[in-house]
Amino acid sequence: MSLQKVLVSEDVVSLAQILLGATISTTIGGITTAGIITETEAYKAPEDKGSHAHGNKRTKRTETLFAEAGTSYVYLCYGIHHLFNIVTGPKDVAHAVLIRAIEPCLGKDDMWTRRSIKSKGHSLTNGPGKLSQALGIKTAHNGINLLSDGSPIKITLSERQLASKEIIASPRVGIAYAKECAHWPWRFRIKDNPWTSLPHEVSYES
DNA sequence: CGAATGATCGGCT
DNA sequence: GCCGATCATTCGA
Repeated sequence: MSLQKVLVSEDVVSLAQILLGATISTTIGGITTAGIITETEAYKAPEDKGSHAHGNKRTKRTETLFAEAGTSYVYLCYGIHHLFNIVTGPKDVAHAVLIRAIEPCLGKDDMWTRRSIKSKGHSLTNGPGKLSQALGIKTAHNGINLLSDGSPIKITLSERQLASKEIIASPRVGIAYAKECAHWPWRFRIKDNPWTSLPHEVSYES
């Protein structure tokens, strides 16, 4: 099963779960770093108001979201953070999966150098802005084809899909304006993995 | 500890 | 002008 065929699915919510456990590697500035994807979030335009392309709004920025599956969508947030998404679905369907956290597995020292912060531990890559900086992803990488040979960023699916009980779904945040869409449990992460951005267990004890 | 705040850019209204 | 799919630091108790 090729990555291309997986990503072209219109079921972006399932895709977000399939991508958990996949490997992302980058070779940027002569440095190669890689990590396992531990947390993702699905954005399903046009009905998803949390997506930039909700209502199929096409602008210069969102144009990338309408590209073919396997295209990268790098978006600058708060003027500082580069958020890395994988465009999925057929062409002209603006689905995307936001990578929210990874577990570093190659070039960890280089990641710390890129991050250049004092704190340590899991704060290396347990957030969307953090992992992009650690991997060296910038807006210059917007719109590139992740499936091509020469791509500086590559995705490799894990050999075995995670069992559903190893995946935790939770509501998305930061999109309060999206009203009804805000509570859709489209954020997924690997259970018991410390390299995720949320508290490990959000079990609501009644 | 938790809460508040500054950083800083591009696209939208 | 303003706001955002954020983060690191500072401030206060």
